[in-house]
Amino acid sequence: MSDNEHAIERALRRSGVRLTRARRAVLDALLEAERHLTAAQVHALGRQSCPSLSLASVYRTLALLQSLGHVQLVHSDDDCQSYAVAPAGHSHQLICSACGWTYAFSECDLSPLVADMEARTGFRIVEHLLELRGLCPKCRE
Amino acid sequence: MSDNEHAIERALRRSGVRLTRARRAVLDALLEAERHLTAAQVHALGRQSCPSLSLASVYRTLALLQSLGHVQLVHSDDDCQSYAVAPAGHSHQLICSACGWTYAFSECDLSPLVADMEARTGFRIVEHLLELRGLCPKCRE
DNA sequence: GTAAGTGCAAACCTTTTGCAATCGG
DNA sequence: CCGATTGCAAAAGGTTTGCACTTAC
Repeated sequence: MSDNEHAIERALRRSGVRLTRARRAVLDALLEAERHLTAAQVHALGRQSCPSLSLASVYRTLALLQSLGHVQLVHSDDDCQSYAVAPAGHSHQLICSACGWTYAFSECDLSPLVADMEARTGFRIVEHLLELRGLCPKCRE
Repeated sequence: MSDNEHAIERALRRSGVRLTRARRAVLDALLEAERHLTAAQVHALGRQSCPSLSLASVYRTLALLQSLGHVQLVHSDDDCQSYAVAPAGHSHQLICSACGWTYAFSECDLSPLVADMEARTGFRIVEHLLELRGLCPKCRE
């Protein structure tokens, strides 16, 4: 994890983003939790390493990380208020419905499906959103 | 479209749901728009056929239709506040990024992808969320 | 006729914003 | 040191809820 952390921090530096205590706290919360978290949960966890952390900074940092592609929204049928770490570039999430564990992946060959839908609808498909849900190894027991 | 409308209305009756003026207005707005709509947009459109329609009823009806599987949330990177009609059972949306036109489909063979992810992560994958975005025939011009 | 559903207004929650104080490079 | 960032508190959305009235069946 700490490799991952450094990778993102390095990327942030490269983007000319200041690494403040608040931003590190938000990033660490997401990296250490290894699951999707709401802003409130990030706030609670982040305060452990940065007691003065405000909810406003959590939102500002989440928006920043999302705009730089380091964090993604996690969707569900009702609520879409959770965030999870994402690798650089196109990626998707594999989520444990039981414990929330969230794993990002990039491999997703939808070409046959996309080609079929394009042929049948006349659409030009440009992007896709994909999320897989199930039970992680621990929760299967 | 009016076939579709009847199908959903019949399904509602079968579920023992009362077909009120407000509910019909919400359903018609979504069916006629053929695109994803926010609650506020449904409200505005719905008032054309039911002037007294309140936003509260729009929310209540959307929740009802969603719980019965006739309506789905449409997700995007930032906002997830739009709704669209969905066919009975498992389905996904194909969305035009330009005009919002939304088309629901059910065919999605992700078995190879799912099998691969299960093998590599130990997860037992139970469900998935998929959305395709691009340009519809009209907007491609 | 009666229970389910509606409209209204108030309550709620989450997210955003203005601003003076603080901090990172 | 200087501008970017923060915390706070207030504002702004969007959504939900309590309640008396209305409506579908």
